[in-house]
Amino acid sequence: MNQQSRILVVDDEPQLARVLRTGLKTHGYDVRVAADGVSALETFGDWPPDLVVTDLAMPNMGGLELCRRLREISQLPIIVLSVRGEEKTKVEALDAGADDYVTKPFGMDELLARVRAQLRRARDSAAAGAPSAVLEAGDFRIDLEARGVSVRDGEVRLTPKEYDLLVYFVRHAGKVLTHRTLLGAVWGGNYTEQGEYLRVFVGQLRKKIEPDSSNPRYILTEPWVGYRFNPGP
Amino acid sequence: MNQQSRILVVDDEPQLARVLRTGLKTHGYDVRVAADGVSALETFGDWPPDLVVTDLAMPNMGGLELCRRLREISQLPIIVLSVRGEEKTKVEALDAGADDYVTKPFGMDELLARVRAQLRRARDSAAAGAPSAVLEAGDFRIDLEARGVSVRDGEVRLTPKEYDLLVYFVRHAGKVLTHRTLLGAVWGGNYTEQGEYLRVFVGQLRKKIEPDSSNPRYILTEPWVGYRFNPGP
DNA sequence: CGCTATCTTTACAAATTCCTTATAACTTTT
DNA sequence: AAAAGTTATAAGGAATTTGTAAAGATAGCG
Repeated sequence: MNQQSRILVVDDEPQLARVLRTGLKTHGYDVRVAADGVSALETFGDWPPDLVVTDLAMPNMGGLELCRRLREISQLPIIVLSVRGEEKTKVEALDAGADDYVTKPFGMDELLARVRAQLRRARDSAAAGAPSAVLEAGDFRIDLEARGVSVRDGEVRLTPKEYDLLVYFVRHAGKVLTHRTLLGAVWGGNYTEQGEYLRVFVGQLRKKIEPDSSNPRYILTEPWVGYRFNPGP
Repeated sequence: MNQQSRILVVDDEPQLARVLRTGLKTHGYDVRVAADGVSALETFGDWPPDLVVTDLAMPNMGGLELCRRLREISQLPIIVLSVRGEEKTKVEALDAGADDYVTKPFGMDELLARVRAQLRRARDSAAAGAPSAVLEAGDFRIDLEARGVSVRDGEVRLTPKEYDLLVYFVRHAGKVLTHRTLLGAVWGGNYTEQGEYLRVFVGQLRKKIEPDSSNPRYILTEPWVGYRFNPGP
């Protein structure tokens, strides 16, 4: 257990930020602080952390937007801090991609326990190596930062939703994904019944990536269940 | 829109349990309730859920112990509910393996958002390349996430009902299963009298998995009782 | 303001599974 | 050995899901 876990704290209040930094540091974490969402994303590039603790209300880029941006390129655990205990705010943050929500004021011990829980969870599921900016599987190659997709060495132009769907397929290659799962992942938790969307977009994706879209080779349908993505050799 | 996420609610207060069940059910989840830790573990065997919501204070086996036991055999998300807002309790629960801690009273919307967040996380971490859950018995090998079935090294293509039936057989290999039991498990509690369904589907399964379907070797008939599954060596 | 690109909604044909029914074969009991 | 009940098998039709095209709706941009 050499390598200490890296935690990125994002908060514009210097006082709270300092408390968090020292608290986390004394418990063996490697900590950096960013004052807003924009500089958080910059730091993220140079110094990829294992976990992010972010405030909600900030200048420049708030916590919600930060969650969404991070989720596009990474699956790392995000803990949101906020004074507001309103249910609606919590729901928004969690749906934006946060893994946990802690209401200020909070005890340092509780925060530390939640950090441990999130890191444990991330470690347990950490099969993949370094969170690379490029996804590769079979005939597919996706540059997550540039949002570029190529299939069998050919560039493909996708709309945002098509892109999200394909990324999810590639990240879960080989597994059967239910309609619910896919809809929840791409459209969000409130759209899990909209099977039509999925049919339409799977059709469009097939037209763009399959050699013969009427005889799919990559996106296979599992009748009555969902779809399975087979990236090729 | 078949496969819904399964949630196991563990609570000894019937009133709260009912609120949770209806709340979760109306949002599309497949829910079961257990009244204490011991029966929760039993249910877990027959009906493995995708997420557990458990109270902390219960007779028989409390929430903390349940977390530890579950963590020994699974990584599924666990959300702990409790009236106590004391920091120490939260820390204990999180360190026992809980992924989240919600203090009563709580809003249903918040709980639903936390459920979504945990399920999303679990979904995302079941990523490609990660070793998937595999059920093995004798000549049978079932990849639960890819929904792939192979018998004696040969891939077999099954429809959903056939698949459900076979999974149930494999999970209860060697035991005699009554018609009622099988119908209840695969078709649901309202179809326990529909013996015809079962005969038809057992026949189809046999055609697909038996070397000689007129002389079954795996799915054995127990006349006047039901069937027994023998997975081979 | 109109143009473009994307997403949503609708409608219908095609495909697949599930249910139903009919008949034959089998077990046990008398 | 016949009767009564149970189990096996095949095949047609019902019900649901899936594929596809195209028409509205919406948002961003010059």
